[in-house]
Amino acid sequence: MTQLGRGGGSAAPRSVDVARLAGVSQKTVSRVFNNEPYVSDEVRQRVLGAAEELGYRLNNAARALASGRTRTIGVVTLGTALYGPASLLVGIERAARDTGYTVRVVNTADGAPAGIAGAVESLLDQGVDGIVISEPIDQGEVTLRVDVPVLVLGAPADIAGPRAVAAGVRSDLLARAATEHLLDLGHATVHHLAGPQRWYSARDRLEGWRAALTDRGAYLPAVVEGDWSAASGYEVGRELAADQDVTAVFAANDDMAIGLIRALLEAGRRVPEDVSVVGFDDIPVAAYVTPRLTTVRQPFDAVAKQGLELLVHAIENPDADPLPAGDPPVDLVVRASTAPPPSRTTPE
Amino acid sequence: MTQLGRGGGSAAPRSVDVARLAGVSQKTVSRVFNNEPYVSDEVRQRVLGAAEELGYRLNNAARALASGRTRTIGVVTLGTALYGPASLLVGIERAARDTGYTVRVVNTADGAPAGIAGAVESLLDQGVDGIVISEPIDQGEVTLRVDVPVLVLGAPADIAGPRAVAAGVRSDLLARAATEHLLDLGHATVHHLAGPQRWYSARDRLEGWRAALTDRGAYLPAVVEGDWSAASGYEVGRELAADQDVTAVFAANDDMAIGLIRALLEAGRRVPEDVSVVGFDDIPVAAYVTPRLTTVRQPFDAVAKQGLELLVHAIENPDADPLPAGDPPVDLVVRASTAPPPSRTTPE
DNA sequence: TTGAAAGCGCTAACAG
DNA sequence: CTGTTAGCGCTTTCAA
Repeated sequence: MTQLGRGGGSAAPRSVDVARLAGVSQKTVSRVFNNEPYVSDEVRQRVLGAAEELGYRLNNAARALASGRTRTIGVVTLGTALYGPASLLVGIERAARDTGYTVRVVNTADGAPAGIAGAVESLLDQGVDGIVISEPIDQGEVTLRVDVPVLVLGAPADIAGPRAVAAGVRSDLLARAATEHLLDLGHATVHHLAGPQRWYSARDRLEGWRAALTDRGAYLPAVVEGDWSAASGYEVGRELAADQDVTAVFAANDDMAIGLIRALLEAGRRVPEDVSVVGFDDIPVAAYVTPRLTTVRQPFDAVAKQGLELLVHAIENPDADPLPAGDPPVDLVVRASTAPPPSRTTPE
Repeated sequence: MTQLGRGGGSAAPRSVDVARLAGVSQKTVSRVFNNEPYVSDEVRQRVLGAAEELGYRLNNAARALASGRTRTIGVVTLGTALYGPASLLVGIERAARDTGYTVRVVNTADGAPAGIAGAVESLLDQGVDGIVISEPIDQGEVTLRVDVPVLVLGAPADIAGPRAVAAGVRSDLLARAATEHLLDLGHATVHHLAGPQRWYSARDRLEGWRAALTDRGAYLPAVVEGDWSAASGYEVGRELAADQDVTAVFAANDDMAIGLIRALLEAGRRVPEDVSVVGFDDIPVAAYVTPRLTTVRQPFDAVAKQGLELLVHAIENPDADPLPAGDPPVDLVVRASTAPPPSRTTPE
């Protein structure tokens, strides 16, 4: 008498089964599972009980098909274990979950526009209600044909066409604070070990550094550029190490700062006695390397949380204007890699 | 002439629209988009052209509903930016994409069984064809009610019930290599700064260390335990630093090793002249901290790739036996944090 | 407060 | 090689 579905084995209970067992209509089951009003408590309990008994689980594919919504957010991020992107991803997932969304992830090899476009396409193919692009390279901008809201983290929103919102990391503010810390210590100027300038966030940091220097009327040294890795910080840092005029360096991230410090030490220049170094991010080991690294902490969680609020708002209120993004707090962590410049360490 | 769907605004073309334009049946469109055989090249081109012209995009919710498959893999991972889990996640996503799957991610606060169970439930709710559990805490095992294959990375498969496969990180082999390196250098024994023992992968490393010591008949010192963080390595490392008998330490990850080294230096013990330290992971900054860290590299990409092969095999061949997992290569990276013990540095 | 009917856009099975 | 016919399990009208 067992009437199996034509599929054969699968016996996953559906909402009609629950309805039958609870003695209500299928629509009522749907109401209960969507927390819709106008269901008496008694009926609600009956339905929940029946669902429990059958081990019922709502079929999301069917729901998405019928409703046109997936309650899924797609995230495009860098395919690396770099602390920044990884932290943002964690923050995004948490924030999404808190607002009732789940997260689909696609990595790009290098954050370049073509790869991002491909990743976005694949997300759109899968079906997502919104997209987060985390820390993209924004040069050679591709305008994406997207019909869902897009949140760009770490770049201006205009990279991604209409319905785009941006959450401010405001790296420039943090970079400025880092630079000013060095200036306040008495350094005549501050050199900058920059991130790859194809990245908006790298340019943003550079801008903050430049602004701090300009405001104080300090000399603006040539910029050297790494690729975020400690290895590049080391390579590029050798130039800096060879230049005896360098007494203070602001590195665009902690990894490069660590590589730079190694280059300095190997060149016989002490940190911070001869050269001060400030990093960027406050990676977990920053407090324990030698010397303990002064750095600015990026508020990844706050940024992710706020960004997701904007995105979800845009998803759920298609016509409303995007919410304005607030400025995140500046958190300079002073440790042992910064000190006054050598000339001032021995006052007469 | 514009015939809008009754939805109002949404005008997303469906496969029937493509079919109409191409002058074929809707099923043929379906065939083309599924790369099924038995479609003439001419028709295929016509369909593709029509799809392109309309900007057609296959609706995955409908596909999933009709086929019962999502081509999505759910990943449960730790909600941290720790290098290990983050690297695995990247590797998993890449491997999944290479095999035509996409990835849904849920983070757990701490990898504890209850959180994992919840994450798995939510993945199952969303609909996934398979699940990857990355680096779980496996104590107080929960057996999950799962009807899809589960891949457990960094723990034995039996944590997750039936249809579970495991990919071997074989931390024990790597831990053994790290320990033997120290022994080979002439250290009488090697201390171990372990990871939290609720983690299988931490216990696995401990086993490898213990086995190496036992095989050589070396004295087995008491184990100290951190929580993977550099901060804990520092805290716990102070005990080790105070003990003059300690000449060699194997730390269960690089972050703890870095914290430990700081504790040693602050206690006036030089690394590696007085104490040798080996880490685990080969995080990107390991080569640049002071002293440059000797460590064993974890083959995250290889593990993820192999694990996903097993998982996809299990998904697509429900009845076949799980493939056996091979042993990953051991890659010891000797740098500057290890040296012979003090007594031997000045041979008479 | 509840129910009935009608699809959402696709794939599966079976014909041709 | 191509088409026809049924659903997949929900949500959405609309009616009661």
